[in-house]
Amino acid sequence: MTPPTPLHLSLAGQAVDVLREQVLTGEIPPGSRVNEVEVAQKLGISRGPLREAIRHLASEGLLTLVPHRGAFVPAADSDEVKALFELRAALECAAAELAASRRTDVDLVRLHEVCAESRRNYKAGQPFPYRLDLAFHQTLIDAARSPHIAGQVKLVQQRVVLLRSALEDDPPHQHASMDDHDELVKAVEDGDAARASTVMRRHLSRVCAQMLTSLNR
Amino acid sequence: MTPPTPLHLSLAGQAVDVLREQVLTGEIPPGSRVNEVEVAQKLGISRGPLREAIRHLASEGLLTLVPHRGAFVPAADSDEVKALFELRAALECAAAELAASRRTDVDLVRLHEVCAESRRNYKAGQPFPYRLDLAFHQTLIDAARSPHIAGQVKLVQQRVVLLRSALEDDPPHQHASMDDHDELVKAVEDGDAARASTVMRRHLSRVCAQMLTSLNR
DNA sequence: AAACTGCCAACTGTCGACAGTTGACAACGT
DNA sequence: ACGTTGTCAACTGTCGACAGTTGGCAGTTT
Repeated sequence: MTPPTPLHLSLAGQAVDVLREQVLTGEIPPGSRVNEVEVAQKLGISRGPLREAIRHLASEGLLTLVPHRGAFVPAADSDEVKALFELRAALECAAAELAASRRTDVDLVRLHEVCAESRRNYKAGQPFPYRLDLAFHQTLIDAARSPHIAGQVKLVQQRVVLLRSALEDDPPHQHASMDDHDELVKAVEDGDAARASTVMRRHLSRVCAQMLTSLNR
Repeated sequence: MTPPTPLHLSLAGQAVDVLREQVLTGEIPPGSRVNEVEVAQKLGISRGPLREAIRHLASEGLLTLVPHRGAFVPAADSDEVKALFELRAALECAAAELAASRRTDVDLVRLHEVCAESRRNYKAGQPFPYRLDLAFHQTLIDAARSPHIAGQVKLVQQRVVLLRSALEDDPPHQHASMDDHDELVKAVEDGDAARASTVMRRHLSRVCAQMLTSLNR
């Protein structure tokens, strides 16, 4: 009962999902190499579809290709983090502006809900899960209703997750982030595009700084 | 004298260059389909490398993949243009801001040179070649010294070129564009990030509007 | 002992062939 | 005449095998 199974998703597509997961969770650690024959056997597919999956992930920035040498998981680097956050700021500030002028009531409900859940979680003594941070930004970006910007932001956030994979969080930073989120929602609710952009920029530069200090240790 | 030639660029890499050129110049017209066996034979390579090239161009947005149906050159669409320019504005406004604070004297010389060449060309009765417009934006982006933003901008501009491929230019719009460019250079020269961003936004919304009117005809 | 040279295994790049799916055309039934 | 169903060619998805390149290791030389 294992037909070539192109029934709903190609083997290459499945391989992309599995590999992405393994790279983002650190199961394949940064700096390590991806052996085509080895991984292909482990996934039970041939090298063709796997190569396509590898190239696809490389185009997303989750793998780095070296001719005749293979694919590597890019390692965290200080300059890389800065450059990445410049791109992220450009995209998310624009998204925040658009969200402020296009958000619907449903968007606001969703944003408030995510913030509320974060607070509940925090007061319960739990650490602020990165999952909720991601959910907040995703919700905000969807409220901007700009498919191309949304797509790019998701790719960048993925790369941030990759760099984050071996980083710990400290509570004060988490608290500051939640405050930023609340302030962002307020600006979006008021339709204040300029303020939304400003707050987002401050928020991201704070997060970036935290990642940098957490990296040099 | 035709070894597999991985000497300097893989077959897939060469195929990417050739295909990109053919798509951007309209040699492969929008809406048309890319037949793998046909193109592979025409390029004298097998389907493997060609598939990689196709997937790569698809990741750049120059081709659209449909499962079990093949790759298509995306056709120009009004909503697509708007969404694309929202992304472009987000990126290039940020780049303009960064350029205003990071530009070197060499950057300024280059920018002035491109503007001057545009003026000369225009006064000589020649139409404002899109080549010079692209050169200006590229120069400005390089002055921002943000590799990730630069990379994304180049991809977006490529897609704009694709949509532009079947569009004509009108002189008044060309004149306005050159004025915008001059104003941008001035703002960057003064290190006025806010103004650079504002001018860029106005410039891009003008170009976008021109493309939209030129499209509905 | 250190450096250089030649060989070798491992892996990527490429190819040709097979299997499965899709859209279209033709034949059939209503 | 129109809609339905069965068949078929064309094309994509996938596989296994071969060729070329790379980095490392052993052997040799100074």
